[in-house]
Formats: sequence, C-alpha cells, structure tokens
Amino acid sequence: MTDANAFDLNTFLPYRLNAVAGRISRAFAERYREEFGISIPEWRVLVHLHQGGDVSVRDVEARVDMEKSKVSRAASRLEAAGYITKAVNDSDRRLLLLRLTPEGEALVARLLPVAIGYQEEMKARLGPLVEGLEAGIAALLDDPK
Amino acid sequence: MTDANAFDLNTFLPYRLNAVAGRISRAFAERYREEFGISIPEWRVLVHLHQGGDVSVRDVEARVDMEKSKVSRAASRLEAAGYITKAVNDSDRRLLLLRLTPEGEALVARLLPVAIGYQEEMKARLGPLVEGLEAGIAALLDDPK
DNA sequence: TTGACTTTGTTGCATATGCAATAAATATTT
DNA sequence: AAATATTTATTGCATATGCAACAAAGTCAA
Repeated sequence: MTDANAFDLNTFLPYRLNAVAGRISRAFAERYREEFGISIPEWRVLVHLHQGGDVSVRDVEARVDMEKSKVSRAASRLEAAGYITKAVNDSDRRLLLLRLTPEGEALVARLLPVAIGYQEEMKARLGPLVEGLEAGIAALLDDPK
Repeated sequence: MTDANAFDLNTFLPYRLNAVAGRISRAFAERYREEFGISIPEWRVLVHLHQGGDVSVRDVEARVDMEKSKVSRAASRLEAAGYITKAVNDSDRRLLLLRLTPEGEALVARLLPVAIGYQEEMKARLGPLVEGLEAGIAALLDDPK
C-alpha cells in the first residue's frame, strides 16, 4: 500500500505536526514579544517560577522541555530585565535559587490571562476536536517513550 | 473558572503541541542526519522536488512551510552535494528551475521508506488515537486562519 | 584526608535562523 | 518607450540555538 511514488508531504504526519506547532508558536511568540517584550523561553521560565517555589536551572530544564543553556540564557535576560533574581542555594551551592521579583510577579499576572485567552481561541477553532487532539498529544508526549 | 493562579504549563495546549512536535522533529532530524547527512529543510526540498515537476524557490516556499531564505540555503547545500541542479527558467528568468539529479532521485528513493516507516511507528504508538490527532491538526492547519 | 567521580550552571564556538536590503527580471502605468 | 512598481532569489547581519568544554561544588570510596 505504501507506494513511495505516491508520497505526499501534505499528508505526512510528522510534517503536519511540526507545521501546526510552528504556526501556533510563531503567532504566540509575536504576541508576547509585542505586548511584553519577552521570548518564549523567557515566558516558560517565568511561568514555571510562578508555579513552583524556589527553583534551580536544572528544575526548569527538567520540566519545561528546554536545554539547560537555553534556560540559563533566558534566566540571565530575565534577571537583567529585573523580573527575577538569582541567588545561591546555601544547602547546595551549585544550585541557583531563581525567584520572581515583584515586577516579575506583576508581569506574570498580566501574561497569564493572555495565555489563557490564546488557548481559548485555539479551542474555539477546534470545537469538539480538542479532545481528540489532546488525547493524541498525550499519547505521544507522556508515553514511556 | 480559568483561575490564573492555578495555571499549569503541563496542561497548556500551545506548550504541549510545541513540545511533542519538537521531540518528534528532533528524533526525525537525528535519524536523517545520521543515515543520510541531510537536514530537515533539505529533506523537505528533496521531497517536494520528487513530488512536483519543475519547481522554483517560491513554489517550495509556498508549499513546504519554509521562509524563502531557508529554501534558498537548503537548495544551495543540496546543489553543492550534487543532489539537485539549479537552472534558469527561460520563460521567466527570475525563477529557478530546481531539479533532482539522478543522485538526488536515488537519495529520495532511499529516504522515503524511512520516512514512511517513521510515520508508521508514530501511528502504532497512537493506535486508534491517530484519527483524532489528525482531525485536530487539520482543523488548525487547513483553516482559512 | 585524599583523590576520583558526578552534578550544576555558564560560556565559547560553530551553525541556523528570520528579517531587511539588494540586484535582476518582469509587469504595469503613464 | 520611459518611468515606476512588483516579483524572485540571494546575502548580510544580528540573534538564537545545541553541543562540548569548563569551573566550582558536592559525593563517594579508600
């Protein structure tokens, strides 16, 4: 059945998955850059800090699907912008304690509604198909690999 | 209901979509780099040339979800590697005619079964959930926007 | 304690990327 | 026809990325 001559990129699942994700991400990134002046890596760090308590670079790396160098650089930019602080963890001086500043908290408070609204838009476009999409993503993402 | 304090990145649809797509793409890219020495942009150009007839950079850009500069650079690398040729389109001398060489055709013939196999693996992992995933992707991707 | 090994975060480096600017060809307007 | 505008592909530039190398701190074993 799988005739290689008939191969069509537009029905190729890995390609399609990557293409949607790219478009969604680009739109999301543009919005965040314009409204808040931050990138997606920075957004992820902020949101993770908002969720968890004291957090190290390693923690962010593990939970947010980013290389540690990417996390490190995002954190440095956020620190320079005054949204987070970096402190040394006294019980293990290799670890950083990343924390939101009051400015960072305020920024997250403005960010989250926009994020949630964006998600709502997506879900509205999907209608009843959301569930199937989420189930498929879960199967690929949360699998033991 | 959407309480911003309860926001959880791991249930945030745009994030999850991007995370799966990233993992799938990285695995795919690694495989293609190791086995064939080509990148995903190059892969896309090759496959598109295999599908269509004579093709310009603009055609690839329109159909393959890539910036024209990315297409241009991928095409240059493929030309240097001997997989495609660039000729001037005599009916409109602004356009290129990109064509697979015999080596390019041979490469594509080896590439496609691997791609199809990769897709099969994905589908096997998804089981009956494939359809829902594909429907969701279609709703987001093929929409009038 | 000493020495070997591991973990954590940062940085250097090579490559990739998007965007704007450009040159060449064509199309359009006057 | 001449002047202007548009389209196509490439390239320069600034930024982003992943990976490997590294320094500092900690762990473990003898």
